[in-house]
Amino acid sequence: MAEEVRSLNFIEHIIEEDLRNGYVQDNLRFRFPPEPNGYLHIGHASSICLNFGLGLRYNAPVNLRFDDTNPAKEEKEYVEAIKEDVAWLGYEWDTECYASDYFQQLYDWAVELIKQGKAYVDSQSSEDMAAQKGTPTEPGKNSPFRSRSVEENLELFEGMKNGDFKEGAHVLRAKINMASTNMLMRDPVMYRILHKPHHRTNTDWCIYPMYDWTHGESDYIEQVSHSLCTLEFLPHRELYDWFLDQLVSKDRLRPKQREFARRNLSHTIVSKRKLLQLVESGVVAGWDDPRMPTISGLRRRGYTPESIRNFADTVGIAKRDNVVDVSLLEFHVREHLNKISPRVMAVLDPLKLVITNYEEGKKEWLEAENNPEDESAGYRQVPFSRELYIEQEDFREEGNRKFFRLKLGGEVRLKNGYIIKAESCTKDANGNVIEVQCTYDPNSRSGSGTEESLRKVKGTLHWVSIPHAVTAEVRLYDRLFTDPTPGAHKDKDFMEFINPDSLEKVTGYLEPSLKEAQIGDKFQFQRMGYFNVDKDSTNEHLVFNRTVPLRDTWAKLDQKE
RNA sequence: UGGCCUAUGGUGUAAUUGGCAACACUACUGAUUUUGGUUCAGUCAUUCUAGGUUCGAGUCCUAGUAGGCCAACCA
Repeated sequence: MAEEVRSLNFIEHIIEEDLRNGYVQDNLRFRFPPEPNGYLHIGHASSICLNFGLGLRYNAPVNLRFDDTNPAKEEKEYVEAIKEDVAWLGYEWDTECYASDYFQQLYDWAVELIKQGKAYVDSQSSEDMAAQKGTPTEPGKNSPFRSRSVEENLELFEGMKNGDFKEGAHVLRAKINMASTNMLMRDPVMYRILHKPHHRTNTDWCIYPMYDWTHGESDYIEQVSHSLCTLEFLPHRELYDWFLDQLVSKDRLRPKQREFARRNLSHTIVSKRKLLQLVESGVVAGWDDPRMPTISGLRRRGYTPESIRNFADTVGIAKRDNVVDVSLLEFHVREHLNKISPRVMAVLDPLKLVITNYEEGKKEWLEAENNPEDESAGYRQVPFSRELYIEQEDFREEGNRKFFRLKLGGEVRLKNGYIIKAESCTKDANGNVIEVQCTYDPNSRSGSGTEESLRKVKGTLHWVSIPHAVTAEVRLYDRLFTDPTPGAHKDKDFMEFINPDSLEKVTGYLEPSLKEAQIGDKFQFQRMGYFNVDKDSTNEHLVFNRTVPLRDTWAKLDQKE
């Protein structure tokens, strides 16, 4: 198959240009740098696919680096979850790195900066420092401690390191320019005192480096060539470069930071704070609730790594604000699941159907194709009997020409089985149909080769034999938010847009082949959608999640009428 | 009232760097179909506005407009 010609995104253009200008391809190296303070979500997936995709494209190593400089918010649990998610997406990192591994080196470099007069210890309160910082339209003022002697700075900084001071007493600041139009250049804090144990270095340190003093230097230590981050870090680039200017040696590679726009998905939110709020308020059952946009939630929902990677690829990367419609994600999961999912029959809203001319107590096994998209998937046997369940919405006493399903006096084929004709129906006191009586054509069995079996009827219904049916809890999910951009309203809280019907639990009646289904197994319930076995499932109590419904052109048509 | 970034169908990206605005999704037609699924064929654009340079502008220039980011001892 011919390689599809794919156009380059702007990051790839930058790399190609570097290569044309003499950059050695072997020196290319990337990294994915999550802070281990929460679970990865679909937005991270884009970044993961970008960095690891570049690694694959240029045959370059990609590090997984934990940006663990804030022990107040970070935990080992998140490190493990992140590793699991990246691996599940199908990527292999070259080296597992931690910013905390560089604490000593960072400290030594900071001492060097102090000696060069480029950093100083400030002993003001954070409020005073904030007041002196100025605003985007007004320049800041120099700190009274800005001209401390090198000796005093050295002594104080060492004291900070040794734990001689309490939190907030001092910080180390870079001496740059309090009048810069870039607020980040107004003597940014490099270190703060934090008497908190770190999940890796424990109590070895009581000063911790800030993001800006850590990130570029970590890139430099790891010799990352292109450090890619989201657009809100663009103003940090000037500082990233300033720090690098102070310590890069000529014989080593100098990393460059480039920024891309984060991907936003419609009908969801990805802010860690808001995600946490959903979990803590009990709106969802946890970080891996199948309605969550987390990688673990999508995995549990039944999404495949392939579908998420294809989604990220299709969306691409650029520099403008965006909201990708969730229907594109759904397209990709359907596209993949369509190829790999075995077809089965399951009735989720049962209506009893009795075939009056079918012998009572008789049972026969019908042959059913497992996947029309994949011949190698083979066939299975499905039991058929006199009493079946069909879907409630597949029967109407009367229906117009466009209603291809079962109506009184009308014919329909039972998938893999016989052509039946609805003769009558029984109703309860409220007028609801509770049973349909029909007759079948014994010569019309699917695959029997008879003239009757080849007869065309407009509709085909899925069904399940009542005496053989296996019951299961089936969880039907809908989008969590009713608004396309729940987090983007200035006057309204995103919690106001919670969809009250995002989860519906029903009892499903499944063909007996599903009895042995294992956690994670994926199926297409024919005419209904794609489902997988949830981790709550047991042998006694099967639980299925609906990953995504099938496209339903009839529902749209029917709604219009 | 500062600095920086961005603007291409309903959505997301492309456009060999100045040469026929392309791809995918969505929506809508129609064909095929023992899943109203899949598959196949088709339809849907004054490239934010106004000027300018040029044989030729989505791309370059000027001026607007709109949106975003920046004042944490978070990342």
